[in-house]
Amino acid sequence: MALNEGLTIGALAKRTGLAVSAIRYYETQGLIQPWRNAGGQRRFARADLRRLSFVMIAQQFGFTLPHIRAQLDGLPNGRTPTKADWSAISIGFRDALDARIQTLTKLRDNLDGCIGCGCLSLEACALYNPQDKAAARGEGPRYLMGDTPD
Amino acid sequence: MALNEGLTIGALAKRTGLAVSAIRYYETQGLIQPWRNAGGQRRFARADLRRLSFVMIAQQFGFTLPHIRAQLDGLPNGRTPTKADWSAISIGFRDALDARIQTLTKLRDNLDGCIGCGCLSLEACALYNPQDKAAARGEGPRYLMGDTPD
DNA sequence: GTAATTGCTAAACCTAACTTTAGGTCAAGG
DNA sequence: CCTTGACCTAAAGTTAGGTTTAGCAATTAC
Repeated sequence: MALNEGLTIGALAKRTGLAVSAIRYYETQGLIQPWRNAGGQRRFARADLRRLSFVMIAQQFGFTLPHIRAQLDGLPNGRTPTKADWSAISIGFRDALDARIQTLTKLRDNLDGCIGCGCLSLEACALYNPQDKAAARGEGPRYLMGDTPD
Repeated sequence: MALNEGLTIGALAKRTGLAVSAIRYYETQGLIQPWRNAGGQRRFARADLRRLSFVMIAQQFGFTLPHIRAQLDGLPNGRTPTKADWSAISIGFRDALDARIQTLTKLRDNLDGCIGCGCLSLEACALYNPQDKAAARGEGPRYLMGDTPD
């Protein structure tokens, strides 16, 4: 195999642990942009290893692929990203993660107050908190114990 | 409307904020078991309000419906659950929630160590931690920066 | 008594993030 | 040269947690 000709999709899969099909899918989602060799096969830059690492970490943190793509779009185009570039976009993780931890902690503390009473009721129960719910993924209008807020 | 004949699905929907279709879906998943009136329409016990509240809270906490069902199966069958019954099964929440908070906190702390270096590399980067990854939903074999562990 | 509302079922559709399948092409080793 | 393994595309399938649609029955309101 010639050097400097890029990684094959199989090599990339082996080294990241991702499935080949997942990598192809990520390409359709704009997360990576391999070029093609003479025979039409994908070839990847070594920097794509780091790019996929970023995707994998971001997924652990609960980001969606479009969101991850948006963060990756913050990288310099043209030149290969430096460590500083990666550090810069990693800071967004830190904030999002912090917010999620806070939400869950609040939820847990409310639950602590509720375990003793067994109420699960809007009037008495701190678990009903629209703000936290919104942050925790609640979307539609949902009320606890039938206490509609009108 | 006659009393003591149970709630209609529409009433239950209005009081919980859930969509009628969601309630019917929950029935197919075994989360509630309404009876039918003479005309074949669903009728729900008032205790189902609390049951659905439990489902909604558990979902905020990230439990799947089968998992929630398993927890609900811990309630006494035959009699209407008491506050003590609800408290008892709520303790499972507390533990699961605690575990998730710990995982995220570890992840965040590791990230803090990484922001400065921008490495995202298995050798140097604390973000690679199989145990945490498993707990955080990682499933397949995925490695960071192409460092396969063999 | 009749019209409007609510409820019923079955089946199709939806999103995210992929995987699988089918049918064919490319590349590397002997 | 030719076989084998890796790769290609397009389309369909998968899972979770529902929603939507179509066509029809039961209830409720007036």
